Amino acid sequence: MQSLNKTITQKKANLLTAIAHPNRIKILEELRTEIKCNCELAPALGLEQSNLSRHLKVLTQSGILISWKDGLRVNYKIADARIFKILDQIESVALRTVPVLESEED
Amino acid sequence: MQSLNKTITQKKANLLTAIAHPNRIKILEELRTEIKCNCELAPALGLEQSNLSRHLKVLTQSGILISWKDGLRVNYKIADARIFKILDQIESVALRTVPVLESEED
DNA sequence: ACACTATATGAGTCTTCACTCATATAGAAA
DNA sequence: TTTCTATATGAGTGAAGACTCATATAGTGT
Repeated sequence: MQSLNKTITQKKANLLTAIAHPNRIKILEELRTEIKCNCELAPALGLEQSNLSRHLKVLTQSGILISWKDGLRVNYKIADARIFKILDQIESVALRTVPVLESEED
Repeated sequence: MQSLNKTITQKKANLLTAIAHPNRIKILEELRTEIKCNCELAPALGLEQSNLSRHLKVLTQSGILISWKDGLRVNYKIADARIFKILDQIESVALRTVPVLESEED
């Protein structure tokens, strides 16, 4: 039960870690309504190709995205739309939460 | 609009980063129904005092926890209960998402 | 004042992450 | 087969994160 809880906690942390990067959040927003490939995402997000490729790998390996080849391209889509409930929830919290000011931090 | 979007995306990433650690998720679960201090959380989570103190600092500085002194102790409580909607959502995704197998990763 | 308890933090180590450049691979099209 | 396009990845760098030990700080009680 402790080890089970540990496992699910670790899974939650892994999923959150996969989402917790500005570029990856932007990728998910780009894919909210459309299927896109690396070559469409790169210019849309202003990311270097290899960097984008690695971010997409993080999201795919964590199970958040699904990818498949289409000729030269690799397309990506959202595996589970509930990921957007999380993003929308976090946004509503982000808009209201008042973090401690820099000057009070240390 | 781009810079505004950038800011909110960064805020979302910062919040997610603050939550995205097993020990911090456990801390939040400990505080789901009760106010607790460092000295109560340390044994409950089996964390070294200084380590726990730093995790609590991350959560407090991101605005997820609120802390106040009570004699020698420092108490912590959840700033915004909506954080649990996020944790519960992520759990439901974590329970169903099938990540890519290790052997397929590389 | 002195000892005791709770918390915070400096310093050091080790690991992981984000990014870039260069190169490899794979498929398309000529 | 040669060339072009799209993607992946090795290698290197610099930054950030998690953790620990030792010590500092702050409040309690004697």
